[in-house]
Amino acid sequence: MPKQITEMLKGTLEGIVLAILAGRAAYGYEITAWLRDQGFTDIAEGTIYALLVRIEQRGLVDVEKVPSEKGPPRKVYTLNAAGRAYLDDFWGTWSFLAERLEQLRNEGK
Amino acid sequence: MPKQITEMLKGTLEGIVLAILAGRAAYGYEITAWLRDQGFTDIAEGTIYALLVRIEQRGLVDVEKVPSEKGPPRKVYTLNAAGRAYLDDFWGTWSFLAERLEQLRNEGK
DNA sequence: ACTGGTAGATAGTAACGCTGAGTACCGGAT
DNA sequence: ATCCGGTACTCAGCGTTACTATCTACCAGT
Repeated sequence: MPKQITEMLKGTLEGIVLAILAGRAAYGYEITAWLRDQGFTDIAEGTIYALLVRIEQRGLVDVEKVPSEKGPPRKVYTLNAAGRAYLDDFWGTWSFLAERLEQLRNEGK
Repeated sequence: MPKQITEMLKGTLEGIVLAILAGRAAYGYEITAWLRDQGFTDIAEGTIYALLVRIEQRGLVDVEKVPSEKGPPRKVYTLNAAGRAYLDDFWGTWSFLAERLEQLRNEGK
């Protein structure tokens, strides 16, 4: 039985990462660690890096390479104007979905 | 730009349909119409029928063919015990995700 | 020299929703 | 009688996304 969270993350994981970047600039490894901390234990590192590449190519974030003291250089991502607009859309879509779901759950008692 | 809702529905649409069936037995065409009524205007008919085939093959629902007065016979789906258990899991996963998202949204103010 | 933590990249796979087309049944309008 | 629209379901092919697994690279401590 495949984990339900895997499919549920499709589309929302992107919003989650953008929401994180809305609060502060961050790099991949850091984001992965933070997500694990929050209970998203199954999220693979590769998933985050691939996602970051995608949102960069869509022009939702700006990137800066910053040397690290303990390892290869970090790619620090910052949400730009297009990213903020996209995040607003995301919250709108999410609200719509969450409201319908909550309604369904209450109907089912 | 592909609609965000399309990706976000992955995983959740299944839960939505199971939640509908938890309230009452229903058939595909009826479910599609209900979803459109609720604002899910972009959900294709084919998507629902494919989803119903999947949950039937996983043994989450029981099926009965019922003749219709105005068209081909309906396939009426009923949630069974396995389906109810799976739906419980779904709500658990959904709650986890919704809580994290709500927290992120509040942090972003 | 080796291990472990830090940091990122990538090829291949599976799941899911969408598109677009098709089949079939029925009633009313032309 | 014929056509059209509403009902009801099916199917092949596609694009997007997350997962798996593996790889490279840098540095500190043992």
